[in-house]
Amino acid sequence: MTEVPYRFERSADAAGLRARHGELGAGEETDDRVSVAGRVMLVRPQGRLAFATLRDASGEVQLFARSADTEDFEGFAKLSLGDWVGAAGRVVKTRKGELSVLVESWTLLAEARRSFGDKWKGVTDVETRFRQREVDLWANDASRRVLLLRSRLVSLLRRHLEGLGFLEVETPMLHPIPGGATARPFVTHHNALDTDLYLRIAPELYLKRLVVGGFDKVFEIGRVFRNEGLSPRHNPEFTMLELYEAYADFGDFMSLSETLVSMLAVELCGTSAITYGGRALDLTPPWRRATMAELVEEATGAPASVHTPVEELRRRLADAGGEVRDDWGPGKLLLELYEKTTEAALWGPVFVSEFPAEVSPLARRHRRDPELAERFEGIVAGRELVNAFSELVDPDDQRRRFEAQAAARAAGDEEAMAVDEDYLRALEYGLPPTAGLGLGIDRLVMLLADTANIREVIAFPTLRPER
RNA sequence: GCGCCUCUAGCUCAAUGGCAGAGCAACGGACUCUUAAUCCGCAGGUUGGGGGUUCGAAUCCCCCGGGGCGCACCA
Repeated sequence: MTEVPYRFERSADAAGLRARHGELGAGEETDDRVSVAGRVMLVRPQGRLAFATLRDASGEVQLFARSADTEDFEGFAKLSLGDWVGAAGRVVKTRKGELSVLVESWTLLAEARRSFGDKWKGVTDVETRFRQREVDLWANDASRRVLLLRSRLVSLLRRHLEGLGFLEVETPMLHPIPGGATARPFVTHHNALDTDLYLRIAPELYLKRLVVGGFDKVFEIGRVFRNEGLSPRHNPEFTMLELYEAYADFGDFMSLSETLVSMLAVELCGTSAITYGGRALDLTPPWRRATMAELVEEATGAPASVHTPVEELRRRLADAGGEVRDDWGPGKLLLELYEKTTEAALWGPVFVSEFPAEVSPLARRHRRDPELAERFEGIVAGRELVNAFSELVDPDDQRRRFEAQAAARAAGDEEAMAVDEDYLRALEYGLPPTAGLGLGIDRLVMLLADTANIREVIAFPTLRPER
């Protein structure tokens, strides 16, 4: 291993140099001495001259070496693609007009022992791209831009929510009872306590306990884990934003979510009228609001609701090619019918509201119809992006809902919830009227980065281990 | 979990039953304004792994493994 320095003092980066000296004329030289560092992307040795393209986190700048001016010119001309170097010299523009650092001294900062692939075609093998993200990021500018956009998005979200008076909090990832969503959990074991714990499938219940505790506007951005299949839209660990606001209801959160998403689109894409997958998508508020019943009627041509006779719902679901189970009530049947006939065709943005209470065990019953919940999903680009509701605050009703879930669980539904006594006790201390919202950060990034695969927006997506 | 497709040099790809190849990278050399520099030279392989059919297999068949897409499940 070649000995390399422990530190290197930089005075400029590529973007800074372009900002400062971009206007130089071809062949013009300055007395501005800078030191830069980065990875060598291309080398063009030419006798007693040599040019190298240096990339740092901010962009690219050319290194220009001359045997007359450059220390160890021969070594410089032999740099390999991928080597990291630090270089110092004056800023000039070559006769051909390329902004360059005319290298006086340089030092190898890391040797690239492995070559990074074809300098023109890069690395396109999907497996390499995701197993060796460091190679992908080096080779593919688009990959770097997507992760950059993700970082900026999360930062903007935090700033915006803090501006609205929300408090960022952290709640446990290890849960004694998986709750807050219906999904199969990952199980782990704590040795000292000799007890199984579950990686959280949602932070929801803990966040509402913080509201009970008096934090009236809270949010958490964090990883949740669901032990389910992988797909272009599903990774076993993904990032959720959940936020809760006391004294607000689900209508307030429709406004909040459309404002939030369109703000992010404007900040990150320059417009709220974006395209996704080649298809136009106008995120400008207000988004369409429609009930599940209305949308199912639109899609199927016949009215359907939680009050439609169960036999008719069963028949229509079966006709649509859906599975029908005997223990499903009208709410579950309507939801299945909606998912089978309606959801896939929605492009959005649209808020689908008035979910059946039967399939919304943590949502408050609708003020006009107790069979419905004050719950909506925000469908954007054909996918569920947001799920929100007026929170169920009544501990007795919550206990009954948990018990119905536990019964479904006992009947074999592995995703149904269990009775969470800690949460019920918290509700007994009093949860004020509260609105809650969950938003999939990965999907939001996919939307604004216009990527079709969730793996593009996760630095290290879950892969089967190599053997 | 099931179905279809796919895996050849470090990277990007050829070779469809008959001698495993090219470009780039790497390595050696020439070149004082290059931009995927150019030019000359050299080297690089258990064709994902194992088995089978065949005179002969990267190519056909079977098993295993990785990956992609679809379905199922879900956000």
